[in-house]
Amino acid sequence: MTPPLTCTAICADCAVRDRALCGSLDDRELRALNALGQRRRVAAGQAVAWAGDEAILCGNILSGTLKLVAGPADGREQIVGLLYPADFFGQPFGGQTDFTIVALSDAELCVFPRAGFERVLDDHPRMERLLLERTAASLREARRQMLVLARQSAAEKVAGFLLDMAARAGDGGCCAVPGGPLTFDLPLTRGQIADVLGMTIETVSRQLTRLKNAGTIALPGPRAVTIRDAAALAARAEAA
Amino acid sequence: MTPPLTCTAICADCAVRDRALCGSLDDRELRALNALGQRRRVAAGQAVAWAGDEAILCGNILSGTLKLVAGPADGREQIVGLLYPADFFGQPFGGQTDFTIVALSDAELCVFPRAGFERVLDDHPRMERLLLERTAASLREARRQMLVLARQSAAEKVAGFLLDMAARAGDGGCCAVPGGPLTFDLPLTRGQIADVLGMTIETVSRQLTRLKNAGTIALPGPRAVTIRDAAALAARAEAA
DNA sequence: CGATTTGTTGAGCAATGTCAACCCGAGTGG
DNA sequence: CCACTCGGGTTGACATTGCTCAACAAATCG
Repeated sequence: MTPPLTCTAICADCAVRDRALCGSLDDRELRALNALGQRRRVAAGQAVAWAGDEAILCGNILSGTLKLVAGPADGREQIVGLLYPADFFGQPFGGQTDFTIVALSDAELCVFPRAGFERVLDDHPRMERLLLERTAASLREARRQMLVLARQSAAEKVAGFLLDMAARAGDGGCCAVPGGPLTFDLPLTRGQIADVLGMTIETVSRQLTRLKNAGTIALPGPRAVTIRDAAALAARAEAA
Repeated sequence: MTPPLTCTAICADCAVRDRALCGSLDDRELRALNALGQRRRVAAGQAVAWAGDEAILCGNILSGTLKLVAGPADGREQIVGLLYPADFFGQPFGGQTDFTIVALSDAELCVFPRAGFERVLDDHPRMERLLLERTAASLREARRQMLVLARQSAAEKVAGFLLDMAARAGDGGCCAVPGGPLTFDLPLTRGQIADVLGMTIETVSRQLTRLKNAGTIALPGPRAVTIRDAAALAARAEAA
């Protein structure tokens, strides 16, 4: 067949082709990437990169959920970011990896050696532009989260978190009636939610129970959540 | 005189010429910027940009200190970043300003209209690369701060903050004996420190008093701090 | 069916926020 | 020159939130 077909073989069946960084590349650019990219599966709990190690890889998430974790010496850990399909990870032009990346579920990645990826960026300003915009968006999000971590009460944090997760699940689209009850599975355990929100497992659990008792949500299973009253949830997310 | 001289007139006496984004530009690039740039003075307390407004300006800090503040409806506010001389602010390719920028002291800026600055970036990939690296560094810093805000105790936060400020002041270089006592002025009031660290004025004040009573620091004036025992301070910054 | 992980619930406590009083220094105006 | 005010800072008493420790329930997995 024609070269483009061969070259885009990996990307052809890419689940996130239109949403990932690569999405807005033309065929020529895609070809450059394709020569470098490699599929990789990681099991839940497996680390993709370790904080402090030389940053030699970067890439896109194809499926699954991963966490970016800032962990000091002792047991305490803080999840400083979550990676979903179509998200980019790694640090082009960075030296050492800053945060350990661990798969929360089985996941599939499209990885590139950093050096090669940097050369692609050198040659493809549009791609670098997209990366800049994504980085800026991540920065925005991180700063928003600083406000949440530092100033919100446990109730606000949990309510806000559920709304975020609902919005994300809603994208995948199974809300019967807009405004009506929406059910979805959390990709995180209680402990991981606690690590994201800067609280303890127990407090997360208690807040969820409170919301359940108030009729705002239902908890059909350990991982499943039903939003019964999105307005009430939003009110809780803002309340002082 | 020759064109370059005229064109670099603004930059010629720029206090942060070598450290700012522009620092690594060649004459031609500098010329492009110079045509756009404009000096601007802001008084302490004055806002430079408002969250939610269209982002029409960006630029460099020449002197002074500014805060990036995430403020929800009620009184609570969180400083999500500080801007020092040579730092870049603004959001090329962004839509709305995300965080209000307020001068903490009288400050001097070098501002560019966003649209024009974006065109400069279009034409000068090296500059865009630098901006990308700076944005990535800011992201790194914001995520580090998430760990601080979410997981550190009041004592750790204050000790760590003092070390950060000392390092910054040390750059400006007045430490007699390395490891010996270092005295400097905080650019922030207690209230602003509290806003950075996600605590209250009272708690900041109490922690400072504790450190003073322990002989770890001295407080010669309301704004002045002397680090008497950097090792002890570092220990506090890490301790559980 | 045990073992292990995850989640829930309760009781007590410690850290930190809240409220309030007070101090100090810098302006300001009489 | 002095009294006043105002913003910033300190300190104390008290309330509250959320963490710690502990027990138990539920789900998952071999």
